[in-house]
Amino acid sequence: MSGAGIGGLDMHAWLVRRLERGGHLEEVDRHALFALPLQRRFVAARTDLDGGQGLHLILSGLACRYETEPGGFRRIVSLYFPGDLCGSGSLFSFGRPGSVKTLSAGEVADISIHALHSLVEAHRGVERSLGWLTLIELGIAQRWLVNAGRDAERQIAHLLCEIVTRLRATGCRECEAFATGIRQAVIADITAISLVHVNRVLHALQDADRIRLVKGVITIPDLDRLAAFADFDPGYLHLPDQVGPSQLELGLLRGPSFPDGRNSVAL
Amino acid sequence: MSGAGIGGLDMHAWLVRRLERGGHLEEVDRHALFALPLQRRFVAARTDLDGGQGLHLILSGLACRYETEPGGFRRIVSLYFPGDLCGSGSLFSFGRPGSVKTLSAGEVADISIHALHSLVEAHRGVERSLGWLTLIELGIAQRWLVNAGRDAERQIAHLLCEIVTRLRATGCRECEAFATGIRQAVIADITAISLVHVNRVLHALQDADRIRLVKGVITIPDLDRLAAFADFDPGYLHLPDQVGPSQLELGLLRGPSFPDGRNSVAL
DNA sequence: CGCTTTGTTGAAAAGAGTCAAAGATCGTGG
DNA sequence: CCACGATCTTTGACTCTTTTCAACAAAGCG
Repeated sequence: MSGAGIGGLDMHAWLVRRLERGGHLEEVDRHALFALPLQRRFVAARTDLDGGQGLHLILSGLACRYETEPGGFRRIVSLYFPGDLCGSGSLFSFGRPGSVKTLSAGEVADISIHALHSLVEAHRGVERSLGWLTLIELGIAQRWLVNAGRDAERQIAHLLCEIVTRLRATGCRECEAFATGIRQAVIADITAISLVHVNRVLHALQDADRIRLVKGVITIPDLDRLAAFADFDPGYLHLPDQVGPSQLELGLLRGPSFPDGRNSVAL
Repeated sequence: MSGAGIGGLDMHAWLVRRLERGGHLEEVDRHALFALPLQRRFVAARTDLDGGQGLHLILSGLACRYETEPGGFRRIVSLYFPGDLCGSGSLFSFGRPGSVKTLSAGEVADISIHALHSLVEAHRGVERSLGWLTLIELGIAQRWLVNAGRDAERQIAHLLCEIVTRLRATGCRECEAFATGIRQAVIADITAISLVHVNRVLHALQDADRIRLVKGVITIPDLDRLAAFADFDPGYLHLPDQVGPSQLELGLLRGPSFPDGRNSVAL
């Protein structure tokens, strides 16, 4: 039961692969990363991840950073997919505002702030890579800002493109994301469009044959077409080379098995 | 003739002060920063700053990062005040999307990517501080995302609070920002609210006695009251301790003098 | 098999965008 | 010193997207 939602790689390898995209990891850095203590655990949907101060590596499932408004509304400001690092982000003296919670059941690997500090102190390349991840998250946030100025249909279409693209890069099947973590309410909380209208817009997108909507599960028959409609250009995500079908066929996609043997959702 | 829009400090001191907020600068780091070659220059309003690849330290005036949409609209995703660093952000292999341009005339100090790389290589504390600046910019972007979900009146009020607060932290008089860099069109491009509606909302805010609007210049009679209305909490800006009246009286606020002797706008 | 969560619909109201045009302001050059 | 042109601001009238309110249907889970 490897429970590897992220492709059969063990979690350290996944961590290395994530940070390596910064392009600056030395062999010693990689070794140190493999030696980093990771606390693996299962988490239910809608659970706050941020009890402590460390970072969390998402192994399977979906998480988000959100803030709760005075009115009680939840505003999601970041999405985290398998392979992403999230947390209070405190390499510095202050934590980040908001909280991190799961959107679906899944697995995470916790990195203690302690271990992280030692690692970073000894390995500059790792610190640099972490900074690079922050820069990417900034790029995404700013892309969302740009997006926020457009009509609901394009905005939601763009979001769907991003989700599918990031999901593909993890090696997971896209449909399952929509089946589990991405409720319409989540789309509403990200885009600040009312839930009712999200629903209507999704149906409009379906009527235009841009997405398919079956029992609440969204599928995208032609990503390029949707991307063209939404002006989606994946450059800002800085993903590694597309995961080819080869990887998709390698049985990478099994969902996590829960300790009790119950087999849960894939994403 | 110092032309110090940012408080009589020379530009190196200003740079150090900025990075120091990360809290990790050693004495050697500071020395290295003072030795960093800074190319000071005057820039007109509406000028692209990003010819090269380096960073720019704003000395006076206002700048922004923006992206141009397919439709031709400009969406501003970041504001830069005196003392802020901006640029392509490339400590890494890729640049940031979008461009940086000035919103008002002012002065900047250019840091070549070359000098920056050497500096950062030799001084970890500096690199860390830069990462910290990125994290702050991320926090601001995400705050803007949260903000984007609220009604226009609160959204604009919140933006005004942020502008005044950041401006005060630079030691500049707030009103002058509104007089020069912050056109209503800028507010529109940040908030994605139509220019016409921005105008109406500003008048509504004035009618509610939350701001004052004289000849297109916005003043805020009571920041606390406006902040309460907008749910503005400056924590996310991570500003240093408030600039006291003492600093405001020290003649810090003279605007830059242009080479031709013409005295330009203060901010 | 009842309960909770999610998805779907309709009708009415409000907020915001668009279009079009007229005042203001400011820098500039004559 | 004044006039001109470019940039900004302000207004009115109209349209339309999006929200809100209020139910109801479906699906998943214990």
